[in-house]
Amino acid sequence: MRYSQLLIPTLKEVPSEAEVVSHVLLLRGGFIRKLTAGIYTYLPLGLMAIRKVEQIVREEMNRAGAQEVLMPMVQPADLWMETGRYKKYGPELLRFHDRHERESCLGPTHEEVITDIARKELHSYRDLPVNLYQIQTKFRDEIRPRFGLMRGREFIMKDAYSFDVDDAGAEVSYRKMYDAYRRIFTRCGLDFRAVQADSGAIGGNFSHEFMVLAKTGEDTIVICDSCDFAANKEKAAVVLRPAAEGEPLRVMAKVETPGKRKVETVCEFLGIGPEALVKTMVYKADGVPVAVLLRGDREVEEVKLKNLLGVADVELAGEQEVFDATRVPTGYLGPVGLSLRLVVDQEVAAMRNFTVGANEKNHHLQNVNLGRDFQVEAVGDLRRITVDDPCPQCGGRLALTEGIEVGHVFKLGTGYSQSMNATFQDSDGQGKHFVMGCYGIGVSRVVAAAIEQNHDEHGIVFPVPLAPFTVIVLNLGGKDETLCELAESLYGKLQAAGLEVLLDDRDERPGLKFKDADLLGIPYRVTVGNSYTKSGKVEVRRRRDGVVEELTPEETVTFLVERIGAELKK
RNA sequence: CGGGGCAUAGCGCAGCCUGGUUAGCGCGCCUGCCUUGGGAGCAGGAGGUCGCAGGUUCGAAUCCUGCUGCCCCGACCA
Repeated sequence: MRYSQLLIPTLKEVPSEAEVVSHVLLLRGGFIRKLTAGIYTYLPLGLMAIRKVEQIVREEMNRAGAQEVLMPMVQPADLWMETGRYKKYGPELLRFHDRHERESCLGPTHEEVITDIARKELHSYRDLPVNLYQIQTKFRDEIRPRFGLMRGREFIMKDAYSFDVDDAGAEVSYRKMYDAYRRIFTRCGLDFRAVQADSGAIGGNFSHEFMVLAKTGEDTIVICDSCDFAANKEKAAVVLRPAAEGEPLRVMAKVETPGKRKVETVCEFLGIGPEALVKTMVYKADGVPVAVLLRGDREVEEVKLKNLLGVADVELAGEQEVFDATRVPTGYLGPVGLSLRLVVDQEVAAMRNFTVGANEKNHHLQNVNLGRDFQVEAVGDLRRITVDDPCPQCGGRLALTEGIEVGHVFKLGTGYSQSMNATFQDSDGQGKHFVMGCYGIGVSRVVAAAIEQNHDEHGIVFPVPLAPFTVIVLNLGGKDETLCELAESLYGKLQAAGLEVLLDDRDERPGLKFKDADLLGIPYRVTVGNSYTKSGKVEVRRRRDGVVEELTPEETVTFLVERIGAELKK
């Protein structure tokens, strides 16, 4: 295509609204424009990049045996009431009424709709397994949309849903998707990790997130440097190290700690380390207060707490809520004599003679011991993993790193098929619930993630498979007819050779064309200028590393076809 | 939802504290000349409900009140 005929409104200056590099470069390169918070228009170049990702996703999904469909974005509330999610989903679900006052919502995800299709259209075990997917705009009214395409309210997602006769089948479907995802992100040219993720109530090891490694990632992942263990931080199991044996149980004693409420100040006042203190935190588990015990220097991993308690949501209680539930001011809470549900981290269960709040203002208890001085409802792994913990798989050293979640595969089980009564007739004549899986890819986020991972001070450095164009031909000929004709013929020949070429035919000075070409991140640049007049060769430059080849026009075509072909095959 | 910040030309900003003619600057845009290998130069020009609504005042971009929008941080440690 011709630059002069494309809308590519590049910006010289950094728009004030943008913070992260992908957002800045997408705006500066004229790929996107914001309409309102978290909602963007994809301009021609932005859409081309999106389409590249979509095409790779489509090819790999089809190859894995999935079938493409397209479901409605507007969905009736009734369906969501069947699964109970109309209430549970919260304010992220955008609800509205149509002219007939029917309650509706914009689809943030499509389990309900697809399960409805399944129960209506899939009747026999002979119809299974089935995997249906779509690439579609989703709407989620995020608490805080940010970072451009990274966390938008409206975004493009590929979502797939598998239906199987039983768990074994579902696990095969899951594995197929897992493998397809690996191929997709590899083909996109991304540096990514598949990490274990929280699988909530379903349990088992059937939830993986695909994380693009980048500092701006909103997730933290844990990677082992000596085995293949990789997990989302919220999922990573903490290995309980054996407690030091032998310390005799001492007599519990109340001490005065006037005005000392924080772990730090209590420890300082008592002359102990935070690892000798146990803090008591009150959470609201689906609204019900629950006390959680944790070593003084540890942090709660809320996802683990949620799973241990078997609730949908946990939230730290406020000071007033804590007082209402316990009649104790925050800072002096403790497990002894507390009348709340009580769960403890496994580490605490192994401790002896620790210090806790006395449930009385300005007092703490020392030499407290679980079992002797108080009882608990449950013990489990509740704390956030740290780099000092060993790898749960091999005991090796762990590293924490940031990642951008671009994909998630998840075994759903029969939760949706049961609540929506979606069954098929099995070979034994019995009606059974579908065993489901769901698989998502943030298509628009992939573009942002790719840029987070591939850029330099001049602009984007697109991986070849995602680049809107793989070659840009700069016509620096000005009024020189020979050069203009050469640029035109090269443009034609490269296109005829099957490459996606952008011809910068604008009546602009060379400097500006170079700057724009760099900013747009097109992998290969061909410069037709006065060096050709001198030597009969044009300059072919690779965006990624600036490596330059001086080639004749004929050589240029074969060189680029070969290079780009090789990079697409990877 | 809590905290902080911002809102003046397409973009980036100044002016506001200390109210006073016609609201500025850079980039971009238009016209012409000139130039053509890293965001050129010269000349001329267009473009503004100063976010919205009230209020104070002889007079408001500027002071006050309310609202809206956007951005950032947080919504996990008692």
